[in-house]
Amino acid sequence: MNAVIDILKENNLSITDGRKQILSLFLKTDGALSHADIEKEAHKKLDRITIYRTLQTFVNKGIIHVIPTTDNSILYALCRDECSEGHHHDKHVHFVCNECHTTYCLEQIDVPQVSLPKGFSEVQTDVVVNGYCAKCKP
Amino acid sequence: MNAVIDILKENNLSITDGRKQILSLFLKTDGALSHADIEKEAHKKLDRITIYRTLQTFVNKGIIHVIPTTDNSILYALCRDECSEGHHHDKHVHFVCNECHTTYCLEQIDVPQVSLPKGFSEVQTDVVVNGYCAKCKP
DNA sequence: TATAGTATGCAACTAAGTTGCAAATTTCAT
DNA sequence: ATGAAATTTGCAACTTAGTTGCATACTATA
Repeated sequence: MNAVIDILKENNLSITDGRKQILSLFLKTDGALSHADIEKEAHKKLDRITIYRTLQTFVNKGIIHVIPTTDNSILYALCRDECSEGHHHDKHVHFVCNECHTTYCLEQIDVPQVSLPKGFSEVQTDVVVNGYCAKCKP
Repeated sequence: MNAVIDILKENNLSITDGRKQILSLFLKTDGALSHADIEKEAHKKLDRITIYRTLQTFVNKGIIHVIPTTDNSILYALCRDECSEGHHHDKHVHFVCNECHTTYCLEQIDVPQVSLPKGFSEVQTDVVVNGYCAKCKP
């Protein structure tokens, strides 16, 4: 729980109940979380608007990042060290299971360099793999 | 325009005005299209519900595919040859410009193989690169 | 501990997407 | 070419997601 407070302090955020709850949810969750997940799992009920704003704040500060998905949902996951306010220079690999829909952040896997056409410059590369996770292997 | 009709026929879809309009939009557009783009650009006005259903049909048939994005938008782009009904085995590279927000399908660029943890199997890999396109190079 | 600055929660609103159903269009067999 | 069957469309009404303004409550700091 101290980790939560440390992270908030490092980012010049005031320590509020909602932020503590949401951030600790991320810390104890391996995969990614949607807005709906957070709304469900936050035990001291949080207003959904507070959740929207808190997630937005965390994204701006580089504490969490948004994962692109092919369905309409927005998923959030903790950023690792290299993220800083306003910019995400990580190269993330995310795995979404087609069966159980759990999303895994595979931070340990290298994202291969993509060579772009002339004149194009890269800021961030996201890799989203769809398939079946170990639990749902068909 | 014959290409449009051929594609519809190949996929056992009846030839309707809306489908022709939407499909020819995709054929003459290099990048990806959102639902809103289509609603704007379809000259003979189409009901937004028809657009939803047509896009859904095209995705099911493997004519177009969904591109994952980090903002909340859903983007669609034409599929290349290997797509078939219900399954997309392509490995797509998509480039989204942070400035003009145009989305390019970089079909000519190879998607590197991602090695997954034990027990995980891959069905589709999407690569989304954010950055600046040739026109907006900073 | 008082106060200035933030964050929260409510209400009301906008936007996005879905479903059921009747009318219109397309297909296909004659 | 024509009529019946099947499919698609458009409307209405609904659900869900996300945003904004503002008064209240909370947090940080002197």
